[in-house]
Amino acid sequence: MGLSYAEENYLKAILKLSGSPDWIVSTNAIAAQLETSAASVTDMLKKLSDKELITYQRYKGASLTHEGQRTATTLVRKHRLWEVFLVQSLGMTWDEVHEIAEELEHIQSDRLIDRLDNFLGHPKFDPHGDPIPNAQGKYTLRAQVPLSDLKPGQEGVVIGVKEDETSFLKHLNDKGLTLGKSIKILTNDDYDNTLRLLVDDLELNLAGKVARNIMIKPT
Amino acid sequence: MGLSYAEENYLKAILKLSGSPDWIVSTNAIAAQLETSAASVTDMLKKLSDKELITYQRYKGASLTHEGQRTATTLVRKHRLWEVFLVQSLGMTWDEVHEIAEELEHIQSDRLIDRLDNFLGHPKFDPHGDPIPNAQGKYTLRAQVPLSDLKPGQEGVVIGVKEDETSFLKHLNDKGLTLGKSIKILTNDDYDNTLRLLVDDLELNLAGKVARNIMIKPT
DNA sequence: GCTCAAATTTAGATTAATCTAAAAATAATT
DNA sequence: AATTATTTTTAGATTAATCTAAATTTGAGC
Repeated sequence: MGLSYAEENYLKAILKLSGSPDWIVSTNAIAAQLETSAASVTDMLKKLSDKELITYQRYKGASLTHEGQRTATTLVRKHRLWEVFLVQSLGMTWDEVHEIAEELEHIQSDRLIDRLDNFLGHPKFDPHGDPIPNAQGKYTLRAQVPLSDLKPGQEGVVIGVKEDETSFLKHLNDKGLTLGKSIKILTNDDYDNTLRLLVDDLELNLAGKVARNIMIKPT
Repeated sequence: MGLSYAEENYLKAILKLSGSPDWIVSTNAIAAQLETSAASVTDMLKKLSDKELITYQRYKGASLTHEGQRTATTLVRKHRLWEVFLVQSLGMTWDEVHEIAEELEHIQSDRLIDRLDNFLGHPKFDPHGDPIPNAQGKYTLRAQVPLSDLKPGQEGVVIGVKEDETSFLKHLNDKGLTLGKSIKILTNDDYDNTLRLLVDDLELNLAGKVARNIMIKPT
């Protein structure tokens, strides 16, 4: 029952866009997510529906079936386990692993993933702070808030980002704002949408737009 | 300059069939190697020729250009490094890693391969005993002879196999004839094409056909 | 050197994934 | 509710990789 890369990518996109389990996702939303045309999405939705991986109604939208959800979650699991491997074992930086994991997640072998999981010590979170589903598709949610929500005086640790864009991650790296860094809020101004914080005893300015995409575990 | 999986597989096949560097490989030989039709091969040879990865003359055959050779050797390097990882780090058996490495070798990232190589300690040989090209495409040849060539009384170590078929490798595993095992020849009969040897103080019978595919480093 | 068999290439189709442009359905606005 | 705007689907093409069947070239044997 091997799926093509394209089919797998569509399933992942639908999972990502389904906030709650059986959210109905629109054709256009999927097209935007995958940077493709709405017409292509329609074609693929029909195919995935035939394979009973999604339920789909013309002009209405799509949602994952149980089987589709299982498949998509497995892909997320693979993606995040590979990211852990790339960072932890190979010493790559968290801003360069996403694209490689995007390819690695399509490698077909359940046994490989089980062994990789075992080798890595069954990690619960990936280098971006996102939870890794276990072999049964269950995962723990971590208490996390956007940096932008913190008040002056509050402290915490960087545990993830919401954006996957390489350029964004690189930007953070350059600022010294890497995973695991402890931070303390100095000011968080609602008016000019700007935030000052302390990282490694250095003062740093961030735009509200950026701060909204950085996830913090308060301490 | 990203090549498709298909293009990469053709280059690898041509490299495998080119005993010496600029051997000319026939269309049919490639078709047999890749289990595809001769017509498909012709189509692809034209394309690879356009990309200057092979030199190709209608009805005559193909051989790799420098660039094609470099690309194909890189693929072999990736394949073998991944096999080392799967066996050494993940504890998989040498008979199950080939197919997975066949997928992993197509992952695009030079940096990934360099880091993997580093992580594994720059291994010179893969679990089948085949040499791993370095980043410059050079590799050491190991002194090795087919088991079938050994004379009674000779001893050696299993360092590889010539066949990549999973079923064949599984067969050897079942017999206890795994990589690194020390063996000693008892008889090697030219008439009935049968060979008796000692592995772990156990006597074992092998057909000449099988023995010809097992590589030994004499001690 | 001719003939015939084998090897190789061409011709014409097929499948998967994609595109643009046009048509149809749904939703929003007055 | 009628009209307009947005979203989604259909229609028709395109590209990559493949196939089968027919045509062509090569070269081996007489």
